[in-house]
Amino acid sequence: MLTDRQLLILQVIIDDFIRSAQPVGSRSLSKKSEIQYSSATVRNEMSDLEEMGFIEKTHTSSGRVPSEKGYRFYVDHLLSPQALQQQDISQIHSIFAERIFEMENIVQRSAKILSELTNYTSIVLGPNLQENRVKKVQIVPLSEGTAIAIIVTDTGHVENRRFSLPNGMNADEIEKMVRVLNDRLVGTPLMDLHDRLYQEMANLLKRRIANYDLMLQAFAEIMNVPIHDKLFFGGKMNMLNQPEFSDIEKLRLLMDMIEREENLYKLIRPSEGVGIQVKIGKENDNIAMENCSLITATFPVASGQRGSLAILGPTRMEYSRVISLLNVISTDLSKALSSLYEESEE
Amino acid sequence: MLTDRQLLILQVIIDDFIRSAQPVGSRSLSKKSEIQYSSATVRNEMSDLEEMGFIEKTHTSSGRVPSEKGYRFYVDHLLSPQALQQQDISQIHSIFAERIFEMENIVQRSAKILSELTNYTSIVLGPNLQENRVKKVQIVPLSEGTAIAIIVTDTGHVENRRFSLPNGMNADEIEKMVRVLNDRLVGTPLMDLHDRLYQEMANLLKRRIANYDLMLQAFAEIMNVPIHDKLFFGGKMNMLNQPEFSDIEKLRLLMDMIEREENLYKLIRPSEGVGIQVKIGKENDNIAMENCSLITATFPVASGQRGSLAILGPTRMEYSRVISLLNVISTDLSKALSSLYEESEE
DNA sequence: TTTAGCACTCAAGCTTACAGAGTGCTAACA
DNA sequence: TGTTAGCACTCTGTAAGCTTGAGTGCTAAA
Repeated sequence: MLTDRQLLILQVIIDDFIRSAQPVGSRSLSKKSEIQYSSATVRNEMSDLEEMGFIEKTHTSSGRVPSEKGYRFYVDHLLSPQALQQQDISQIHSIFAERIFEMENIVQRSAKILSELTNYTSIVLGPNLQENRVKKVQIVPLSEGTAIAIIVTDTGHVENRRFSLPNGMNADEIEKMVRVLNDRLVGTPLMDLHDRLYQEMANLLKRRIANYDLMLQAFAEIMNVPIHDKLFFGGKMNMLNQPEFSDIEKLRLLMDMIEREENLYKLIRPSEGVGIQVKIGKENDNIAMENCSLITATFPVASGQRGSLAILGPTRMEYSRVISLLNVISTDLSKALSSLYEESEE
Repeated sequence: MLTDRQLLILQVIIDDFIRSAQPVGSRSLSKKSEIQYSSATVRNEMSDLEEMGFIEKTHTSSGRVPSEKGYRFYVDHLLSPQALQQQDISQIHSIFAERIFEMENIVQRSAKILSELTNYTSIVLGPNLQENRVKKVQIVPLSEGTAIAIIVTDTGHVENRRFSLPNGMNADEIEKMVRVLNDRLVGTPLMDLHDRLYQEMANLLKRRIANYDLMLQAFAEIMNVPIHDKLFFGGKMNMLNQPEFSDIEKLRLLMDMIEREENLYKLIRPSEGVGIQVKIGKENDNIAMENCSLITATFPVASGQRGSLAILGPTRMEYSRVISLLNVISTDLSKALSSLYEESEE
C-alpha cells in the first residue's frame, strides 16, 4: 500500500511529466510548493515507487518517468476531474446548438472540436447503420441500361447505388417493383435486408416481374451496406506536435495503423456498456500504440444503440482534461443523435 | 546554349540525384559508363552548368544538386518517356476493367493506385457536380417535422439533405410540391438551381402551396451543393518516406497545407485545356511546397467537363515515371467517367 | 581541348573534456 | 525512527579539436 506522501509524489511526478515530457528529478520535485520535504527524502520515496513499478528511470542517473503501471494507477486513483474552462464548454455547446440534421455532419463536427481542444487525434464512430430500418425505397432509371436504387432509412440516412437493369425491363415493371419493395421492406432493418429479399420476396417477385432473378441479384448487392460504420477522424496530424513522435519511424508505424481502419475499428468498438474507458500503452495490444493511450467514451443513442468517441494521444496524455472533454462532448453528441433517431421513431 | 556533353552531364546528374537524393560529385560521374571523360573535364562542365543556374552546390566543396531551373529544363527537354513495366500497366487496367457505377468509387480507386505505384501523394478531382443536371427530385417525409429531400442527377449522383417541414404541410401538399419540382427542375444544372427556384418557381408555388416561402427557403438551402468538388487523396502518408521530409517541421508545414483543401483546390484545378502540367518547387507559389513538385494531368470527361489527377512529391521526383503513369491512368479514368456520363445522356 | 596533379574546403564522424542534473548511500540530527 | 545534509558516483548533452573522405578550383602539361 502506498503512503499519502508516496501518492502525492507520484501524482506530482506524473503531472509534471505530462506537462513537460522531461524526466522528473528529486531536486526539482522538492522545490515544488506541494512538496515540503528535502530532495533526499523525495529520493527515498522515489526509490520505493520505482521498486513498486510505478515509475522508471531512462538511465542510471536520470530522473523518473511514469511507467504504464504508474499511469494506470494515476488514472484509476489519482485523477481529479479537471474543471474545464467556461470558454471550452461554451464552444462545445455552440457546436451542438444549431439544429443539424445529418448524422455525418454532427459526427464530423464532434471529431473536429475534440481534436482542436485536445491537440490529440480524435476518432468518432457513429451508431450502427445496420440497425436502421427502411423507410422508403426508390428506383430512378438513368438510361437504357442503368438505374439508381435509393433507400431512405428511418434515421434519415440515404443509401444509393447504381446498377444495371436487366434487359427489357420497362418503366412499368420498375414501378411495380418499387411498389412491391416498399410494401414489403419498409420497417426492415438494413442488416436483415439481404435475407428478406431472398427468402420472402423471391416468390412474390417471381409471379409479377419478368427477369426477377437478375433484378433481385442486382438489388441484393446494393443492399450490401458495409458492416463497419465509417470512422471519422479529427486532427490526424496532431501527433506531429508530440515530442514522442519526433522519431519519424514511430510516427510512420502509428500512421500506418490508423490508415488500416479495420484495426482501429476493433479498438474503438465498445465491447459493452457505456462510459469512459482508458487503455494505456501496451493495453491496446498493438505495437504501433506502445507509446499511445486511447480513451474511449461510449454513449447511448436512442433505441439501444451506442456510439463511441475516442481520443488517441501519447501515454503522456492530459487524462483529466481529455476525460472531462469526452464527457461533455459525448453527452451533447448523444443527445443530438438521439433526437435525430427519436424524431424518426415517433 | 548547352553543348551535347553538357546536356548529357546535366541529365546524368539529375537522374542520379533523383535516385539517391545525394549531391553528385565529378568523380562519381566520370566513373559512370555514360561519361567517358575524366573528373576534371566533368568538373569544368559542372562549373559551367552551375554558372548557368542549372545546378547548385549545398556548400563550397560539395557535389552538385539540381536547381529548380535544372529540373525545369530536365522536364522540358531531357525527359525520355519511360516505358512502364507491363505489370504496372495491367494492374492499372485491371482496376478499370470492372464496370463501376459510382463516380466516387472510381475516383477513389484511381487515387489509391496512383499513390501506390508512385509512392507519392495523389490527389484527384472529379468532374464538377455543378454541371450535373437534375434527373429527379424526391421528398421523403420522415416524421411530423422533417423530411429528406433527394436530388438525383443525370450522372447518377445522389444529393440529399434533411430539412424541417413548414408547419401544417401534409402528405398531399408534399406530393404536389414534388410534382411541381419535377416538372420544372428536371434538366436544370445544379449550379442554376438556386436562381431557378427563386425566379421562376416562386410564383408557381405561391399559387399552389400554402407556406410556399418556407418550403422554398428550406429547399433552396438544400440545393446549396458545395461549389468545390471533393478532393480525393491517396497515400497522404507517403511523404514520410521521402528523406526531404525527415525534418518534422517541413512535414508539418506541408501537411497543414494539404489539410486546407481550398488551397489545394486552387493549385489543382486546371486553368484550361487538357494534358500534363508540371509545377516545380516555387512555381507552386506556396511556401509549404518549396521542396515539392506537383504534376497535374487534366483530362476530358463527356460534355466538355474536365477532371484532374495530380501527384505531389518532392522536387526530386521521378518525373518520367510519374508522367507515364498519369498518362495511363488519366486516359483510363477519362474513359470510365465519360462512359458514366454518356450513358446518362443517351 | 583534355587531363593530371595539387592545394584547399567542408561535412561528418570520432574523441575528449566538462558542466549539469540526477542518483544512492551514509552519517548525523530531531 | 523518520528526516536531512553531504558526498561520491553516473549518465547525458554539448562543445572543441582532430581526422578522413569527398569534393572543388586552378594551373600546367599533353
